[in-house]
Amino acid sequence: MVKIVDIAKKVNRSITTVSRALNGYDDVSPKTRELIIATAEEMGYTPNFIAQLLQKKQTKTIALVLPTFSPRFSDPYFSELLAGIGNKAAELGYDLLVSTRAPGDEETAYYKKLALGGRVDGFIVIRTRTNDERIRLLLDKEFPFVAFGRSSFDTKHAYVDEDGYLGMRLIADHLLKLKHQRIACITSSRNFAFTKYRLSGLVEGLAQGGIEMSTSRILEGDLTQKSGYELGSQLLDHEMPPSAIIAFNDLMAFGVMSAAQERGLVVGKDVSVTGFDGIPLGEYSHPPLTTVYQPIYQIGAMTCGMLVKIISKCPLEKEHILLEPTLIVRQSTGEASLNL
Amino acid sequence: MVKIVDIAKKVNRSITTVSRALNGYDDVSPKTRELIIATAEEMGYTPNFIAQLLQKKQTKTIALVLPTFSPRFSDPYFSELLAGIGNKAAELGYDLLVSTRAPGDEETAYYKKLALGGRVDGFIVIRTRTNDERIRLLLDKEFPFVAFGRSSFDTKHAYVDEDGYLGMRLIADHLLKLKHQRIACITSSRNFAFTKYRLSGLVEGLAQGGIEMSTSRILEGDLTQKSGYELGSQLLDHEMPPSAIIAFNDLMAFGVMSAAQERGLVVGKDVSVTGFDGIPLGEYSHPPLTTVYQPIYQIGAMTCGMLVKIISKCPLEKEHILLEPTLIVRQSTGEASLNL
DNA sequence: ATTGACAACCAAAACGTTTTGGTATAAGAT
DNA sequence: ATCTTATACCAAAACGTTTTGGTTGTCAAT
Repeated sequence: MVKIVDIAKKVNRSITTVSRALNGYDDVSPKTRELIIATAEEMGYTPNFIAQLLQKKQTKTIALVLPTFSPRFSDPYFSELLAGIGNKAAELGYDLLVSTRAPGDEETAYYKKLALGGRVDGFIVIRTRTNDERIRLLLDKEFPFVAFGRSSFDTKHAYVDEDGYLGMRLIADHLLKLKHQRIACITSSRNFAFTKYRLSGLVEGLAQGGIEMSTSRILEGDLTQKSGYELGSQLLDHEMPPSAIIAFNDLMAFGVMSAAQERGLVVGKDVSVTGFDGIPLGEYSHPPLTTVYQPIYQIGAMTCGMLVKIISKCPLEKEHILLEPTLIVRQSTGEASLNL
Repeated sequence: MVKIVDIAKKVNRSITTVSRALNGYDDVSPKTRELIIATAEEMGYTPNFIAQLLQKKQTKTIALVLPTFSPRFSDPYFSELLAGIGNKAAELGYDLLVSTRAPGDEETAYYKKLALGGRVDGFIVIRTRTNDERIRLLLDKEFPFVAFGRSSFDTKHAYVDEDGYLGMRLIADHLLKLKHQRIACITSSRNFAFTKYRLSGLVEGLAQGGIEMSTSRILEGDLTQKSGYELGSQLLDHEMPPSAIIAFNDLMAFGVMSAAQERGLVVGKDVSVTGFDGIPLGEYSHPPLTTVYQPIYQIGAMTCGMLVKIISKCPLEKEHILLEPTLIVRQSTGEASLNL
């Protein structure tokens, strides 16, 4: 591997001059600069990244640790988010370090290792928990990060979040307008901060229409299609099955649709199903899915952009961003059927 | 940030001794070691990763550059693969650097920067192209990598690949057994090496049953659900629509199913649809999807494991791994209907 | 002739770690 | 008393870059 000193020898200049020529300082004569640049090119010089980092004390790298409960995860939501973060990072000259850790001690240890070891310049924390140890740690060490999601410390840190409360109110209004009475839902784990917002939006929204969901109609899923299928089956096999099932994400909604269709029900007629997130798959599912759209790709990009500003100590226009979601009505919802 | 020299001062030992104590060398007395470890703990010492790297000349990092044609991608296939690679990497003490680059000059430049800049120890190259510049570059620089997929240079590098030829033969046999005659397919781009294998398996498999696909029944998609929907619509609106449509991945198959169902066709009865890859979504789709299963998660893990062996100069048991896929028959395929 | 300003260059330090090639001391063998 | 061996320790070099704080030489202004 060719290094600066090799170039320096070849052009008979000092290491300093070569470095400064390559980095565009103006205390190098044009001739020398040209010569150095040409020689570097010719010798196939690429700066040693690690050595640069050690000197500059920054890594130009952002960490994203996916909190996965099962090692396998196959959620389009993540690839969409990852693409948003990754592309923005690339655009800003940052690299992205991606890893997975199940919530727990190992996760915290990993955050510590990356942060204190100077491995990365900042974190993007996703799937925030109400009392989030990752956030506590990062706040404590005063390490740059942006959260996608709120937390109990959220006055103290930058975040981007969807307005899940509003999103679910939109769903509730929509179903009320369609005259649904027996409504069930499949929630996500209470560990996730967003569950709280979505659930309260849903409950309050339905209450506006005079509808109260019995706890037997509130089941907790794990955001996978499989869990939507299983819990959906359970709800539909009830003696008084719901006329509408609200899933807390799209993947579970697909599972519910599948369960309904297996029972010969026409989704959107016999039973209405709603999702949440608005992943592209829902556009061409059968029937296309009524859902609450969040611009996941943009959220990723935005979060990353904010983080880079924080890292480079640029002031943020806005520390806390709460995005208004929009309801996308497709064919998976329809008027409450009377025969059920 | 506390560093070795701080500990050294506190315990009145040299930097060398502290370093060696922490790294488990045996030329440190037990008492001193204990003292040093305790002090390090107490002072909250975390080794500076960058400085370690510079010294050790390795990064313990693997690069994965996703070749995305559109910036957004929402494919469960990728998250599954990423999980496999990421978890294996974590297990082996490696970090994963993930980025996206559209195939082209920027992509090659990025590979060069990472490799020659000593940024990573090796690459996982996915979605191989027949004449793959990335592979050519890495071979040329003798930089460690493992490909997921074959290439025209594949005798010279380690790879893991599915046997796409066999996979498609399984599909062909299955459809022939169901007496399908009018068969269409939606392929992936010819740029991808795997397209070639899948296509020839399909064509030869059908030929065995005396069936030749007319070129008008071979359409090229882009692996998205949308493209499956659009091309599927096109095929189904033909005056002599096919009784079976073979999609080159699951996502496109979902799109095709959606298009069929929109036309009032019952998938698995009026028209058969097959996918390829076996992503979890297909298990709970409606109807569940007949597909060729590839253990994507395991492939990711395996690829990563091989790469780490190459990096650490361990001999590989096997340089070239070709995985036998299995056919998963579900309800999206059935006997050819006679009325069409 | 001296001064000041400027252009072009560079030696050495710094970043924080690991590794190399030692030294000093004490205990045991001769 | 001398030699060997083992134990416990350490100074300095190394990794490859950037930055600091200069120096030298030239030219124009005084």
